[in-house]
Amino acid sequence: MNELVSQASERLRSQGGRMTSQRRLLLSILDSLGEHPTAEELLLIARKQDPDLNLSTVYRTLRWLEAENLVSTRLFAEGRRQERFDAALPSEHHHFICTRCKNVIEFDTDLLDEIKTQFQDSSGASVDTGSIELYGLCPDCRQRSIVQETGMEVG
Amino acid sequence: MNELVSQASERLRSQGGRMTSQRRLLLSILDSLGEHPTAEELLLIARKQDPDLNLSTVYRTLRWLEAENLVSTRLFAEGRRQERFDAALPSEHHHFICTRCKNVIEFDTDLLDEIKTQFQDSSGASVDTGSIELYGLCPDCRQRSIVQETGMEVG
DNA sequence: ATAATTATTGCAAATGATTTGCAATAAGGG
DNA sequence: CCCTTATTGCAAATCATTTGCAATAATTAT
Repeated sequence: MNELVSQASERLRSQGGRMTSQRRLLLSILDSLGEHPTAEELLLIARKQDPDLNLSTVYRTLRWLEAENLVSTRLFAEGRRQERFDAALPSEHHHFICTRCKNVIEFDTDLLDEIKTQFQDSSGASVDTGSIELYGLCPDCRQRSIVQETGMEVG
Repeated sequence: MNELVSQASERLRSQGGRMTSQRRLLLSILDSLGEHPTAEELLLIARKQDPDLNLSTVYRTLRWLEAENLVSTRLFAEGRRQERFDAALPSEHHHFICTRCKNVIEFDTDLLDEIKTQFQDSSGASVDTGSIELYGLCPDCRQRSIVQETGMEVG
């Protein structure tokens, strides 16, 4: 049994909730998927195993996970207003979004802490969390765009 | 005539567009407003001067400004999926969002450049833009929450 | 095990934010 | 001042997500 499923089971038990087959399926997909699916994408994947699964169930499960802090929700500026769900556990991590192919690369930095401190000190606010989004061309798209524009390979 | 209005007029001229009273009104509000209004909020403000102004016009104007890079669009994670429009010109700036009162404070940092470089070097991607969002309690709400929980004033 | 209790599901209809088609209106050039 | 056509207002459409409700299925007590 994977991390998310057992975490969730525990919480469900403690609050009189029930571990259903739908939840187990969604959780195991979320846990193993190295991506940030939308609710719809998650549904499509899950339906390969449970064709009757409903989109409302997907949303309800994701919202519950969100409330339990087991997934976080992001609205990358993709022109779309669709939410993406990130099952990565508490560790703070950030996202690079390729403006060409929309792929997301996660990254880490310890500089955010400095930024938090900087802002706290200058403003008097208290900062809990923060996130960074970078936009640009991923290595592949960058390569392609250089080849296209110059006919040359990247070194 | 303010900055945004003249910038926009120029662009309109060069592309055969027309400067209408509706656009002029919206632009002047956006230019002077030190906030990040939603389309609806902007409409409400604008209707004080032009009660017949329509929400579609507001959206169409904002989308055009967005395409011209004269405003940027943000989806702060407020539980709401409503867009907020930021007329601040190109200079990169970031946002702190108070999780209690939802107020937004803008801030600046030169550390983002380091983060960009860090990521570019380690990934091979090329980064154009980036934005940071911090969440926490603004000075006022922080003060109130401390008073409420301890009965004590903040030093 | 079995039945009773009630959390959860699937479906359909509702909601909230934004977009679009279209006929009427109004900028701006001639 | 007229003409062309970009832009507007309105209503209806769309997209993403949420909600009400009767049917179903996990758990709990029997």
